[in-house]
Amino acid sequence: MLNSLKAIELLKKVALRPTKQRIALTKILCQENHLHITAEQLHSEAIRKGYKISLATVYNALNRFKEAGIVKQVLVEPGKIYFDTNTEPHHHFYIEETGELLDVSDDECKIASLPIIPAEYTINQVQITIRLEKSKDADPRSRN
Amino acid sequence: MLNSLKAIELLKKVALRPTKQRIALTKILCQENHLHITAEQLHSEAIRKGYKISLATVYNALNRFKEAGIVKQVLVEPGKIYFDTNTEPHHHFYIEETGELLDVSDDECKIASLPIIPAEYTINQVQITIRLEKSKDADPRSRN
DNA sequence: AAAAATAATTGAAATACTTTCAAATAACTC
DNA sequence: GAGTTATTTGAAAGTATTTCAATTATTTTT
Repeated sequence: MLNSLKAIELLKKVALRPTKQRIALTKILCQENHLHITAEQLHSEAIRKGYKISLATVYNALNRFKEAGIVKQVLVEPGKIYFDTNTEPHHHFYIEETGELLDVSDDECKIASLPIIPAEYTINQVQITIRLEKSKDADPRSRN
Repeated sequence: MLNSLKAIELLKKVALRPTKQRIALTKILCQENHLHITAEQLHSEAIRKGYKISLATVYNALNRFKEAGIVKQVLVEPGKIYFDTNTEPHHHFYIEETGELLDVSDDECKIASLPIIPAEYTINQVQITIRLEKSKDADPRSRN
């Protein structure tokens, strides 16, 4: 969890005006649990905590945060944008049944060989998404 | 390129009624290998070719095709669903500047180590997206 | 510490994409 | 070919996100 001073420091470091709203969002985003969140979820969470902030501002702020590199977008579900506060190179498990998104560290998921990159292009990011589903018969107790 | 008879055969094989509209879409989707297309793009292409078909039908058909396993969804751009006619395991280059999506064969991109899968889950799909950007100074001719 | 300049916030409206609806039509079954 | 079932359709609704113009807040200049 970040206090307000640390949040202001972080925002100034990336050249964003540390407004009340951005400070509030930064504090929520940097508490350890909320690693993957949508704009609506972040807005609800802010309101729940007593901050006065509009949904439009949450969208605006998240887009600035993304440009500044303090959050990343994750696209795993059609028509929904998840924001990830983990900006280190890493990957994801995605559980379709529940919509859950779990981090996989870079170390746990190594690539042996990359393809030849088209001329004049460089790699920006390599994203691995491992889509999971409940095993059909993994647990004997669930059999009939 | 598929002729109508082949398209009907394919649709019947996956237990979908071979309607005029589905046959038309199947022919367009299978005209080249490895096609990446949105519903709107597919609709425009169908209209351009003279088929009479509504956008709603294109959406409905693509969702049935997806369920039947003859196309796959690719999520690389917020708020947009690409459909991929390559249903073999493979990966993608995504060029953000142009929105271009290129196939990477499974052989070209090997994973050395996978993380431990959470209990009671099995892997459904492993998707690797390599996001590319124009090199800053790859080509000497573009220097000043 | 005002004043001036700049940027952010806001609710509302607009946009973009996709799904759903109920009626009409088309495709299958016997 | 009559009856059953699935599909198509335009329109409306739904969902997620962006944009708008006015207000308010923050930073810079004086």
